[in-house]
Amino acid sequence: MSLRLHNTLTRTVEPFVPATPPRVGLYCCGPTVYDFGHVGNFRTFVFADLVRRALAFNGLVVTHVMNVTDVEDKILRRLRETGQALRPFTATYIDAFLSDLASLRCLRPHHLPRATDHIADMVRLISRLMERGIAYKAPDGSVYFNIEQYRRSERWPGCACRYGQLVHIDPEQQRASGRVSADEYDKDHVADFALWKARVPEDGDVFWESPWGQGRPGWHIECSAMSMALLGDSLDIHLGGEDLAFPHHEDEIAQSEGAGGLRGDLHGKHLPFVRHWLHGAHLLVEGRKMSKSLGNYFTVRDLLAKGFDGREVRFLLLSAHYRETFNFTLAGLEGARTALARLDECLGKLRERAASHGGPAPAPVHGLVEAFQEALNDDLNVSRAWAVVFDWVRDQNRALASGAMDPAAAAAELAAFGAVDAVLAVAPDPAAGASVPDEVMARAHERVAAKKARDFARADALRAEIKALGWTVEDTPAGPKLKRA
RNA sequence: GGCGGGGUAGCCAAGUGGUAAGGCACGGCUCUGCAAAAGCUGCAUUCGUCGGUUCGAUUCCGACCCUCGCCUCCA
Repeated sequence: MSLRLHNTLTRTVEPFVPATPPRVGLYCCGPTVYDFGHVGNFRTFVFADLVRRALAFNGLVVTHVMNVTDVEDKILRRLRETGQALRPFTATYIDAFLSDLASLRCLRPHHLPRATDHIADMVRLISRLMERGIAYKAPDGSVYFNIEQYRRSERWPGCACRYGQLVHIDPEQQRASGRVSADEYDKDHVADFALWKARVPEDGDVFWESPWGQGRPGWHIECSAMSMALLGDSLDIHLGGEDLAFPHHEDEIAQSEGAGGLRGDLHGKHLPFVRHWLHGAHLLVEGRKMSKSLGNYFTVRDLLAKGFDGREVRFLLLSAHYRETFNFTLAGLEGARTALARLDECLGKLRERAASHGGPAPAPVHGLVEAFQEALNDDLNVSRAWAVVFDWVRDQNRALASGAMDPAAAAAELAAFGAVDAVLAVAPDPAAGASVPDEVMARAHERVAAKKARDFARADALRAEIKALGWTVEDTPAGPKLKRA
């Protein structure tokens, strides 16, 4: 079965076919770097990583782009509060973000463009919109996108000129939200959004020159400019959190298709800005919407500080389908630990059994890989994929226990798991637990001797000492095994 | 008010017009000097409520209840 993915544009699960196979351009809305990312943010980034790995698993060659928003209201506010300069401030959080991403075993995107490195691209895009008469400079000096004009525009290649493609919105039906009052703005219509924000005193020295005066780019224009600069005018896949569908992504479509072929390479085809939109659902933490006041607000580093491993967090985040709200809990994280330990145990036994296999690397066994792929390709049904993996674990354990597993078979099963783990990325780190401290090892040896002498009191005392050193002993038929507690 | 998700065992969570995956927790067993760990194994006559369609519905349709999200810069 080939890969099928839900498309927000059509609201159906449809086959995913790149414009120019096997190459795939994947764009993902990245972080705004003013703070450490929380588990909710990282659910989306792990989801993006899953999409990327699933594409690669299906033989596609992915170019993964994730933007970094490093100029924005909240950032400017933090600069004012802390007196720091933009670059050093954002660099801190970009580093933290990359480190968190790595701890969750997410592959690093091939490109991580920063907004402040692409101001020229944004200015060019806005100029194009001005030329086409679908953007205007307001009395406050800012430039806005004119949604009414856009909807009335002549169609040009690649432009549906339709506002409300992702969320079915009838502009006439919208009531003014309490958050925004129309008369605070100089724009013609409340729905019009800023492309370029005129410099105001609070911005300090954060501003750029533009044909419309000093200022900074609006948020939406960032993704349009950077995605097209790196991936061309029509992207295969664009993804982000569900909250971004409107207005952020809707505005991106309007700007990008409105600018229509910024670089003139639409190949004469009427390609949309994005062919496949993917949106990940949010998560709840301990059954509630995450909030600092409820005490259920966790950054990735908070979880690591509680002693959880990045792969445990990854496992939990990947345990539910991406379009479902997921309830992330600490108990779930404990469960993830137990489940992974069982997987680790099975893999460890397979490795032991495979160790004496000397021949050429065996081909992966197909049962696991094919069943896994079928689940994965069904709109990334990870829950089903895990069921496949754990069924496999039980089967391996049975075969191992009954002695029906020969070294070549074990090696082949391990190869199969390796293929699957190229997507899941939860296999134990081979380096972890490799070196047992001498003091622990010495006590383990002494305990073996004590047991042999049937001095069980001494043996139990040694076990307690080993435990105090942070290790546990397990007696197996092949002798004692040491594990980190 | 508009738009859109959900309600499946103690918890998390798949799924199908034909009689409920998987994980965690829990019980039993094996192993063990005892443990621990591990393994095996058991664990929803039932899928929010009430109607309807059907030989048959958790799955389709309708109504209702509950819950969550978005509605202009929140992943």
